Amino acid sequence: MTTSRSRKRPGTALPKKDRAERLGRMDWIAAAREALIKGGVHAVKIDLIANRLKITRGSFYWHFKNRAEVLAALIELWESQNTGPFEEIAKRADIGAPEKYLAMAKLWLEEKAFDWQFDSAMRDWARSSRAVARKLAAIDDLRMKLFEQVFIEMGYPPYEAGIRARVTYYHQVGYYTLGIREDQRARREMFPMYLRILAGDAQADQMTFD
Amino acid sequence: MTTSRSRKRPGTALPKKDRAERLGRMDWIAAAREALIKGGVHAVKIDLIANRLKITRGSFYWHFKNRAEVLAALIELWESQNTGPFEEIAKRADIGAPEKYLAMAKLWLEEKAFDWQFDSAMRDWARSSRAVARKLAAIDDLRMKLFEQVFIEMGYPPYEAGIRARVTYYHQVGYYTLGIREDQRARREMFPMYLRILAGDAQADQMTFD
DNA sequence: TCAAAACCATACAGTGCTGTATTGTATAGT
DNA sequence: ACTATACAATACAGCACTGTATGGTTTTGA
Repeated sequence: MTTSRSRKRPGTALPKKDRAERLGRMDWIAAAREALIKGGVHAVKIDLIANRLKITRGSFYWHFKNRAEVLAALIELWESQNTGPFEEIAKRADIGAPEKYLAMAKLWLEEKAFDWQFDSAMRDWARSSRAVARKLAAIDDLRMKLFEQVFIEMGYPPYEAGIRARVTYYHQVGYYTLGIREDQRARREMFPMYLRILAGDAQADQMTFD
Repeated sequence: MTTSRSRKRPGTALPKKDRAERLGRMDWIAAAREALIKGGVHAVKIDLIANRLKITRGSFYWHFKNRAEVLAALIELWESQNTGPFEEIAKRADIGAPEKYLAMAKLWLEEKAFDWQFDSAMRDWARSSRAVARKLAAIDDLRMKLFEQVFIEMGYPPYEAGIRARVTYYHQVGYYTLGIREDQRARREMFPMYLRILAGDAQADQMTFD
């Protein structure tokens, strides 16, 4: 070993990656989201994500200052995605309360506008981060208030409305937490019965299914 | 620095720890449980726990082969603690179905025999461990079947009984997941209303509170 | 009382992950 | 063609944590 000078120096390597394959900040955020959903915050490790993206950490530190920055980006992403749909339904003036409830419940049933896995991952995260916990609590509170309002519009006395809102919301969060993945057909079949129990028979009768 | 020979050798230190302060395997498991509850599996780090116990990792590796062994012990502990209470109530022959339901709901309300924080921590863990997820799913299933049976005993048709059991269970899991800590007084006040919604008015009327 | 068993402290080797520094390559705009 | 910009690769320093080796201390009990 003649004082081996042949050590590779930084940058001396692989040309590679023509335009199309290069990544943007969003690719990293998306991959981080995957990781978060799959294994919790602690699984959001930049070198593992880099491996997954088949790229090195050099790229990451170009797009982000540090790990904390992606995590912040994830929170932002979640807030902007999973808050709106409920509010929009609650605001509608063209339909009655039972229909609103139905529409909100369908957000869950259909899982299109609402990404429950992301939601669950945030809940997970909240267990170890005060900041996230606070944001989450605020949003849960908001969503429950929306349901409460709908129950009030249905004619339930305020106290009962509050509790029905809780039952509805807790129930759905629990469902996601358990991570039950039953087939869509079975779920749709059970759906009306859930509505009868959660919203009451009289109200459920006024909901029109498609 | 005269070739400083004064390097401490292993074992050359602190007498300390008279009987009472020495720890057993159980102390480690208990501390690990705390850590698990507070920050998830990834927070179960033996040197942090050691610091907390004001002892060194030497002790740990005396009691356990490695980290995996405490984790296994935690699973075992949880299984032996949080499974039984529900089954015992369900088996009772001296009370009717509504009373059984009440008793089971009270397990949750009073949080004595049932340690929900431990339960939630396991759910958390399950997200990153297939093995834990399986055990958890099995236990959730079991508990829901117990509720289903109670609803059947109440006279509900099997299909509705199944769904009511789900609503009850999901609801409670959701409640814990949200980590809501309202004062006991408010909870007790709302309790009857919850029962009316979850078990139905007719059944709730047959429950006697103390 | 003295030897074995139980328990604890320290050092050390090793690994996984973060963050920084530095240099290379591809593309757009001039 | 030249340069700025955007991106990527490599190396390196450093910390947090695991696991092992080893030698010490305390307790038990024959």
